[in-house]
Formats: sequence, structure tokens, C-alpha cells
Amino acid sequence: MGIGMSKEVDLYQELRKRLISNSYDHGAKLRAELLRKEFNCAASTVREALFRLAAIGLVQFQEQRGFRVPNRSAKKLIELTHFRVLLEAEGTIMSMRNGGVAWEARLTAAHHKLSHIEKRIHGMDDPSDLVDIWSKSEDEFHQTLMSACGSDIMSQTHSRIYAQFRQQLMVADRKFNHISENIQNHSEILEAALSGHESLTRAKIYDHLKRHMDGKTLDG
Amino acid sequence: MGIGMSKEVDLYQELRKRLISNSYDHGAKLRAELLRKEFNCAASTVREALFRLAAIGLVQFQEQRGFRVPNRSAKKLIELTHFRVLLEAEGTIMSMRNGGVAWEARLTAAHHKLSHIEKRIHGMDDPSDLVDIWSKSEDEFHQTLMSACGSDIMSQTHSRIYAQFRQQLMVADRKFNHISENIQNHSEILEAALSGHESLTRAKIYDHLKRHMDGKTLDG
DNA sequence: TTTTGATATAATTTCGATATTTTTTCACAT
DNA sequence: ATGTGAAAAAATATCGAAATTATATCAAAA
Repeated sequence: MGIGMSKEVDLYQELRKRLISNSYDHGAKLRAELLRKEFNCAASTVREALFRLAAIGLVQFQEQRGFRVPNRSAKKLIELTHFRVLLEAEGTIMSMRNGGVAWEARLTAAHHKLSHIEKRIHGMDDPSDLVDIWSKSEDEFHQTLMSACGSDIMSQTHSRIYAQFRQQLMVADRKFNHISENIQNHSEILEAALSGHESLTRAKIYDHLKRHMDGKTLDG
Repeated sequence: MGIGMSKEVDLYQELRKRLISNSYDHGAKLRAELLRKEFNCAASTVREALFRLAAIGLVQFQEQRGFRVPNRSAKKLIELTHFRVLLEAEGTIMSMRNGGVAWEARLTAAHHKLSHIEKRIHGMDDPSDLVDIWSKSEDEFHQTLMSACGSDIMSQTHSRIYAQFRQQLMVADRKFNHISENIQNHSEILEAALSGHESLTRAKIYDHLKRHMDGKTLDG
């Protein structure tokens, strides 16, 4: 346990990881009693961690009926995709205006790492060992796009939406069927952002995500 | 206590009301022990309610240092205003496309109520008795704008941002110095939305809020 | 067979107390 | 006066159990 890490924070972090990587079934009940035993802590500690996860949309809370993993649905994925495109496009354009060279450098670095991993995945039969590291890199790249937008509130909101998006999609996406498309998309977003062309950047971000807007990508 | 209303929900609702209407000073500590006594309940019940309020941004939580009312700052108000304009404009345009006559009727009704109250306020020396009812009506009008956008996630996000916006501004805004401007703005938004003119609607929503983007409206 | 209602079981919510951490106080040295 | 550090006080985090509420079980009636 690290410095300043309370039991609750441990629990929160661990559950967050599991939820985003789909360790639990969609719609499954998160029984506080089981988690209490697993983590060897009190009921209210579990409860608090779950409330915090509900706050960012990764678990669903119902009065007197406890907590569960949100169900997957085409509607929800479409909504999340729409909103993500809006936030990410707007945020990236604001970063382009405010971020300067320092931001461009960070974005280039993040893309380099992501691109490296995606190319490795591209040449593999079973890339499941790389899922975690790819996840982290993709998150970092998309977070970096927003990072110089100057609005903490927009960044935080994007981060929540991104996490929920991954939660909806991760099971289907583990196979990396669209990896070559993704490599291309990420490069084009980087290029557009560095070129300073705002509407092109918006378009490239849309292109990257549009395949999730028909509600059919959940099936894998 | 109503049906299905747990103690925590009562506490949550009551605190929410207080926080949005600025019953507590900005930056003030919310001492769990005092609230526990006031509401005659357990410490963990208070804690949970506070966590839920932190989830929607109305209180600030710090590991091992409890909860406090968020401070006011020009930066934060500017961020909230920017984001609110983005969400509300985008959401309203989506409502215009999807909402149909039913939405138009609801919007007209919401505007009628709001307009009625604002005109009463306009002719008063001390409108402080009407603050609560005005608050509810303004909230309803702006919420209705989004209500047919078809995205629960965007509606919820807007609702959070709106609450935080009010929390930042309410002290300064209780005097209704800009009431005649507001009456005009709300009418123009309604008109534009009903006319189906998307970019005009966007512009009118921007006009309504632009005075908060210079960071000077906090002083009242 | 399906529905209803009472009872048993299981889960959630609330509680009061204890353990831990932060903040304040204050004597002492710089 | 100013800064340091130990002790006291206050606040927060965690606990295990009790009270409340939902869910499952199953016998009796329609």
C-alpha cells in the first residue's frame, strides 16, 4: 500500500480497473458482502467505494437495491460516442489554440507510444497480453488531446465519458479487429492537430469513432 | 418522510438545496459531526450523502480532510459558462431535430411560467421572496431545452453543470440586476428554437450567458 | 396450472463505537 | 519575535453488529 492510500482508495482503484476491463458481467450485481470479505474491510467502506464509482458512471446505484454493473446497450454506446466526439473535438481544438509547442510535444510523444503498441498488436495472432498496456496508451493519447484545453471541468467530464465508453465496448474490442484502421485514425488525428486545421481535426476525430454510432459494434 | 425516502436521501436533498442556494459560505468546511447532530443520524449516513454531492460537483472531497463547499473563482465560472453554452446549444439543436410538437409545447409552457415570474420580479424593489420560485423556473426552462435531445448522458451532464453554475453565481445574482436583459434573452431563445433556425439558436444561447465569460459577474 | 399471501432468507441501510489521521496548542529553543 | 516539535484535541476513516427493507420459498386457494 502506497503513501496516503486508505483501504477505500485501494478498493476503489481495484474495482475501477475491473469494471473498465470488464472483469464482471454486464448487469451483474456487485454484492457488498462478497467484496467486504474479499477485501477484508467493513460494509460501509465497500459502500463508499461503490458510491464513488457510481459517481463516475461505472456502476449503477438503486435505492434499497444496491449496486450493479451497468448493462450494455446500443443506445448507450451511441450516446457515449456522440458525446465523446463532441467533447474530444471541442477540447482538442481548444488545446490547439492554447497548448503551444509543449502540448504538441506531449501529443507527439503519446502518439508515438500508442503507435508502437498498435503496430506490435497488428502483427500478432493473440494480442490479449497487450490489452492492458494498449488500454493505458489509448487513454493517455485521447486524454492528452484534451489536456491543454484550459477547462478542468471539460477534461474531467471527458475522462468519465471515456471510461464509460470503454466499459461498454471493451469486451467486443479485445480482439482488435479494427487495429489497422485505428493506426491510421490515430495518425490522422495527430497530423490534423499539428497542422492547426480545426475543422479537419474535428472530422478526423469523428471518423475515428463513427463506426460505433450504428449500435452494431457491441457484438464484437 | 415520503415513500421510499431513506434518511440519506432526505439529507442529500436538503443539503443539495442549501448548497445551490448558497446557505453555506464558499470554502466552508462541512463538518460531518455537526450535520450528524442536526439530522440525528449516523456518521456514515452523513458521509454517504456528502459523497453523493461530491459526485455532482456541489461539494469538494479531499482524502483524509473531509468535505468543503467549493470556492468561488472567476476561472471556474468561466469554465462552467463555456461548457454550459456548448452543452445547451448542442442539446437544444438536437431537441429541435427530434422533439417535435410535443417538445415545442413543453418549451413554450416552461417559458410562459418563467416569463411570468420574471416580469413580476422586474417590477419589484426587493424580489428576494421570489428567488426560490424563479430558480426552479429557470432550471426547468433550461432543462426543457435539452429534454428532447435523446441523450440521457448529455442531459444529466448538463444538469450537473447547471447546478454548479448556479452554486458559483447565486449570491451575486440574487439582486436580479440583469432581469430585463434576461426576459429578452429567454424570449429570443424560445423564438429561435421554435423557428427551427439552428445557428441563430446557438447564438441566442451564447448571448444569454456571455456576460459571465469575463469573470466579473461574481462580484454582484 | 396460476395466483396469492405468509414466512423465511438474504441483502441493504443505519447505527454507535473504535482506530487512525490531521490540526491545533503550547512549551522550548533559536 | 520566529520557528520547532511534542502532546492534546478534533476530525476523519473504519469497524462489526443491529435494524430495516427487499427477495425467495412454498403452502393454500382460485
